[in-house]
Amino acid sequence: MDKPLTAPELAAACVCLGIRKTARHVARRYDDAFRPLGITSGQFSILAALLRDEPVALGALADVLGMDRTTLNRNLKPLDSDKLVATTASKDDRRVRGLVLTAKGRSLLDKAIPIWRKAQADSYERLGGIPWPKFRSQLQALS
Amino acid sequence: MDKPLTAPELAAACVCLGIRKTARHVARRYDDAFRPLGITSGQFSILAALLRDEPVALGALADVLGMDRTTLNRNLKPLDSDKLVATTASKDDRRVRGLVLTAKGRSLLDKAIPIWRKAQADSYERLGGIPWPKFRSQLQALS
DNA sequence: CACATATATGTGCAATTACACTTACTGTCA
DNA sequence: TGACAGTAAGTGTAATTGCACATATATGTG
Repeated sequence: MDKPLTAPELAAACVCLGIRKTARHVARRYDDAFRPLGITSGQFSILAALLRDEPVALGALADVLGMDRTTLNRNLKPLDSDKLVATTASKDDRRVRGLVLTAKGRSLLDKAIPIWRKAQADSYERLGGIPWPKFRSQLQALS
Repeated sequence: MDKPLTAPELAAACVCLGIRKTARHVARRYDDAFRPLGITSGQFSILAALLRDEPVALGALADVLGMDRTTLNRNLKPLDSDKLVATTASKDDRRVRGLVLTAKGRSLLDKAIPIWRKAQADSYERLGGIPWPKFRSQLQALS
């Protein structure tokens, strides 16, 4: 009642492996789709999260993306080098790093969104009968 | 009918972000659990997949773990340095790198499995009413 | 056997991930 | 005002991820 001792049983049972494995596969599909634009799926997520008028603080952005604050800091580097995002100093609190899309970033995002829609349609199709909102709530339960 | 233009809508709709975000959270929980043993969740998955008598080829192992072959190659480095896994040359085909657990690796895995069971129980609890096999099949559909 | 093709793996590069530690600033309370 | 806790962010180090490219070996065909 408590003994999945063989490697295949262990691999099949492991929630962590199962979800990470799928995440790798899905990320690769989105990466492939965005490659012509020179961005990755992770970079798309960052740019998309900045699609608003007000600057977004680094910490708040990390929460939205569910990633460590320091991870986001590194991930911003290439986007900053490519002038897709910019940092604005906040007047109220000089500690916070306010992030905004540049015009170039906004323009790239406009090109990326149709590609994203195609990838999304592919994902929905793979999910078959399971509606995404339902599946998403199951994912959130694990988070 | 086709316009989730705001950042929150986009973030909520994105399958890639949703699954990666959850994968990050889950991996962090398993990483925390394994930390006293000095291994990560990814390293545990590799060790667990080697829990068999015959050597496993690097490529075959990469397929099981759903990761790139070259990623696995790098991930083996710390395990090899710590003498948890070893490489055996295959006689039939000198190209293949046969991977096996060392006695030390096996011993560590024996200590890790009870910890893994606890983390698994926590995951199952989070999933609530959704049985893991069902959720797993949904994940596989996305892969 | 020679050569083309396929297979199994390794390396260069760059991005992604995050813990531990550090720095800079804010707000509060004596 | 001055000390001190709390908050926002950056850095050191190390592992994870994978594409493009290179190397080594095996296999099949003429």
